[in-house]
Amino acid sequence: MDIALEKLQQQIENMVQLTPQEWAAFRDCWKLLSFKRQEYLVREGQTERYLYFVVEGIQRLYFLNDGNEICLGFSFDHSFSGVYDSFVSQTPSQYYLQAITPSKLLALSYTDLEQLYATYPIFERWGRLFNQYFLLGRVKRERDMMSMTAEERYVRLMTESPRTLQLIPHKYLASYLGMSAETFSRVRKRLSKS
Amino acid sequence: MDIALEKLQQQIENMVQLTPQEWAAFRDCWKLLSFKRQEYLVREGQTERYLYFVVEGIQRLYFLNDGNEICLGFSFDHSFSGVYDSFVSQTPSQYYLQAITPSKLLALSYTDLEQLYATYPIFERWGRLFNQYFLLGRVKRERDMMSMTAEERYVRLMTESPRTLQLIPHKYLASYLGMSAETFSRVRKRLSKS
DNA sequence: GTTATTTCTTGACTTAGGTCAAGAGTGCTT
DNA sequence: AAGCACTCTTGACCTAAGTCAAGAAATAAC
Repeated sequence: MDIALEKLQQQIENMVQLTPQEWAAFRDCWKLLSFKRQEYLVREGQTERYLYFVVEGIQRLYFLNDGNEICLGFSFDHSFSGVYDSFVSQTPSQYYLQAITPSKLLALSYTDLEQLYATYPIFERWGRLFNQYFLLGRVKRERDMMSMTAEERYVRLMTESPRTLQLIPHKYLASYLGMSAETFSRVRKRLSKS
Repeated sequence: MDIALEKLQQQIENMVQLTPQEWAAFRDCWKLLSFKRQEYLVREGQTERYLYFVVEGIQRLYFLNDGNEICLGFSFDHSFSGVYDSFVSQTPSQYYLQAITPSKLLALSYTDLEQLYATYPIFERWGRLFNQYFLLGRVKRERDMMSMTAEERYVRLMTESPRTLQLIPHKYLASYLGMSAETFSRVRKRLSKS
């Protein structure tokens, strides 16, 4: 967990320069939570209370559409996690956030973050840049989903994030890439032959 | 244009409370730009210099994919506009922003906005909330695009934003909704009969 | 107001990807 | 280590939506 805190500090200071006091205040807001395999961090209808930073384990974000699960993303390692739209708007989540493997995550509550914003202006800047970073990712994904075929999206994932391909069960990846599990399997077969 | 400035002020103060001095500093950064029909505000490869607030006219944001134009959004009236990802990251745009009709827009340059951020902390908060607002819109759209059929997306646009349906040429709307112009036409026909 | 250009519609045909169903691996569990 | 439950693969078939092409309707330009 000390390593995780270091990684967290790196990520923050990548965006803003904190004084030791500011960092201490920030660090002290995070608490460690543990989840079992298959356990839910947030269910549909619940309001997300935390922003997470993954210490260990893998999580997936998905929603239900006519009984089908559609994945929107995955988190692991030293990345942020959470149902972020529910978190920032403090409205009920339309998504499920589930631990795929046993997980430990650092968690920052909404009220603590509001407190940081109110106390140290530097965190407003961090929040702006964090939202911006998040936004750029979504814009990129939107473009990919609107312009690429299923096979092209698979190839992109394979080249840009081979780690995800390796860590995440295929049935989840398929829906993340906007295709059925069968199509996912066929795409892989087609590519392995050529 | 005075009305536009009032609308701009309303939008800002919807998110943060400004002192008269802060508002004056903010207001003075915006300049009025005019564009003819079909004129480009930004082309692919250019870096977006401004965040815009539409005074009048209609604009569309699109990109080219194998020679096909795919629309990502439209702006009109008193909404914000711009190639926002290029603007915030100050990297070359992958998108075109074009005036569909003759347009007048208030424009805030990147350097002026940076100056505001540096001078008045309140604008960091505004920037955070602005990015957040933007992000929530993209997350919603991503969900819609991944879970709805072409017809369902059309119905959603019709009910949530009839104004867009009325103002924007169908061929642009079709690509915005992720379908061909022909499918768009057929969906409308099908719905008009039932 | 009359051309000239776009935009929109419609029909015929194609295709990427989905669905259903049945087997083959894989790996938890006791 | 045997059994059970997932996950992945494969085949057969289906369907939503795309493409191509040709008119009709609407706008823009002169």
